[in-house]
Amino acid sequence: MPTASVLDSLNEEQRAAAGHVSGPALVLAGAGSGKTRTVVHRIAHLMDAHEVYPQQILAVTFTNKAAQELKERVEGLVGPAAREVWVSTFHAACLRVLRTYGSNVGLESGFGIYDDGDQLDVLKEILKSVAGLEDANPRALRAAIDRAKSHLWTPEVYAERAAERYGAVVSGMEVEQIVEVFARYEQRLKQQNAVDFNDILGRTVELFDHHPDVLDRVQQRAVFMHVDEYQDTNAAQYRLTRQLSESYRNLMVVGDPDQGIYAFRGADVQNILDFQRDFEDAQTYRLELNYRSVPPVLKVANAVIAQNSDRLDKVLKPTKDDAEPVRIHQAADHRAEADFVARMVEQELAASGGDLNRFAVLYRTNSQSRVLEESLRRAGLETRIVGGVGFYERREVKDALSYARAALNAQDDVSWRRVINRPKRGIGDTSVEHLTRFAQRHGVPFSAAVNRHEEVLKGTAAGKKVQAFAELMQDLQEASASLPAGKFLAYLLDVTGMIEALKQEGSFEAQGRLENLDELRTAVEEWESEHGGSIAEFLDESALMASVDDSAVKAVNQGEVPSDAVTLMTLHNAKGLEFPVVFLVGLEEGLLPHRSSTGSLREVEEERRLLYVGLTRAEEALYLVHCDQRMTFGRTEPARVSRFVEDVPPALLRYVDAFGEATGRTAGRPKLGGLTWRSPALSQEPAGGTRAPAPGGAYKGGETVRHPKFGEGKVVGVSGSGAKTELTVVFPEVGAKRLLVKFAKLERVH
DNA sequence: TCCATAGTTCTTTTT
DNA sequence: GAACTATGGA
Repeated sequence: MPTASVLDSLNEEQRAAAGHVSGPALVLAGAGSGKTRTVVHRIAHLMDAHEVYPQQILAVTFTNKAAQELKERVEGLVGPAAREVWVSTFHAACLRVLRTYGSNVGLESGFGIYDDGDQLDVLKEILKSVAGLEDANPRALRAAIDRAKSHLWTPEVYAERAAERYGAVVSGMEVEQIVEVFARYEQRLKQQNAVDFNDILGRTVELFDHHPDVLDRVQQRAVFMHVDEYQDTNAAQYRLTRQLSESYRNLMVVGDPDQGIYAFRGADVQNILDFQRDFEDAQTYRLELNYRSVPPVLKVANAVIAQNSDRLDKVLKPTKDDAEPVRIHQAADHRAEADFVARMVEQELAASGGDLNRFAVLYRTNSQSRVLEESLRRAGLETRIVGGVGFYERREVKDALSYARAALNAQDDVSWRRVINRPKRGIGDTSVEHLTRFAQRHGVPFSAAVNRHEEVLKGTAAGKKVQAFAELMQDLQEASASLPAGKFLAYLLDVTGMIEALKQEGSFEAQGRLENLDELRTAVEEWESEHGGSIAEFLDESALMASVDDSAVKAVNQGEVPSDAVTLMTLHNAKGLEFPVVFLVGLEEGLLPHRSSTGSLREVEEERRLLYVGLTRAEEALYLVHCDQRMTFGRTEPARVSRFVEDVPPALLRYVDAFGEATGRTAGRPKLGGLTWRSPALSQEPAGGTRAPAPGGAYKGGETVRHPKFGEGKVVGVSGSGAKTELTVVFPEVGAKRLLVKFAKLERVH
């Protein structure tokens, strides 16, 4: 007797997976195959047809954004009951467990979370006192320690494993020394009642290992468990998954081995490949029908990923109608590349309308975003940058939150030392050094040394100032306990003198910082009115949030980031998202694959998967761009098209010129010269002076020209030659424009 | 103690 | 090119 089911709207593949009820299941879901849709419907189906309580369902994702989306979609299907489903990232879920049960593993209430910057501070402090490592690179150490901890290795285990895996020297440092620093680092964090990101997972594993009663309680919330992006789980996440699912075994993992892009932080694609070994009775479901991208895009994506040797055979099958081929453009340099993107956005907009939210520009490294942003803005196109230097990493914001952390945790040396002289209050490095040494000698926190400044500084001039600081902190400690989050932050900004100091400074930059603090205050207030909660809870949430458009930060950006904008982000950030029109830029050797990831086949294949992720974001149109030369570290160097592009059958790509017109050239080894145009900034100094002489009648800087649309303007730069001569012209109305003489119908004005 | 300046290092990617 | 660090003078 068939009745209407929530599964009716799914295709056959999806329905099979979503209809899975008990026991372990592996869902191999290709890009754009409706993975989230399947999970959402599965949850709804459990509640609907099998009377599973929402409180028994756990779904773990990798990003806050993915969690948010999943939550909303489940609610859309089953209504308010969905709010009882536990949807969370691994980190947020574990943090919640630790806040409740952390005392079982030596975490005192109010423990702090150290981000990358805090980690570096701790390491720098340690390096001062370890002989032979005075000038070791703290970043390299952090990388080594992070890697170890993502495998759940203690310093002792690391000593063994590192020796056998990498030999006696890692990144130019003796393994023995790394182990020494690692051990001290762990000790410091413990003393400071703080955890780093890896600890959030690692301590939870430890807690579950040693406290079966706690594990049992949490398992009750995970009777039906889902893990998204399972191919990106590291050892800690793998262990957590096993622990939480071991009693009920209703575990559904979803993922795509071809989209594993986090090996660098310990993720192991083997986890998903081994799922059937781990759970012999696992059902496997495959989703291969792609609903996202037009066939030309899928053909390129399939061709790229097929080059990987270490993978399951899988092809994305199109469901959409055929469309324009994937376009590829060779630009002279990063500025020309950015201008090309801006121009294509304008053209697409003119041709088919729609808004800027349809467009995304994806790149390998954050540093590529600057030029792209400039060009788009110059063309009058709004941009939205996802990720990058986060709001919470800006100095003034970090200072303000450090005050809050210091007030909440007297053992947090990193925060105390950070704020003691912010704003400048006459407590210099020497005094801080004295206080630090006193604290070390007596085995007490830095804050204790501050409170006992009379013993340390013996009534010197600095002593008076430290006295005032001690009183300030005392005051803040009390305020943090009595004031709600928003009021506390406002109070803090006031009494610490942060606002006052910036007002005094009066510079343009200080103005910006003031605005940021104001935004922070708004964010805290809005967060408080939405979720309620203390400043401590706000700190937790903001600590786990890197990306600019996650919930608590959204408020911050509402005034600033337009709702209609081109999205700019790294390829890593793009995973799970989709856009009608996608630009992949910087497809060059050294960038993709990145120069630091070409050492082994494993690394190169991960880079290829990264490209695959980027390609499969596009719904309707896809542009690939690479440059002849690229600036790195402020130096311009020749660049070659990525090997990944050369592997694509030329017939699948259509080369276009700077204006999007087909060049007739097919992909493959480009002829040098004549095909690209040059940006003025670089052509001022042609390499080797080989530039062809300008033909007679060429434009010169300083001349006035008339453009049919922009009116009269002044030539400020000339570059390229022959048919590719390009001018930079400043127009009074629209500002600087770059124009190809061949296309722009210019007239000389005398 | 603070500030200006010159030098240096740096870029993968993120919860 | 930018952000961070060391340095020397006020």
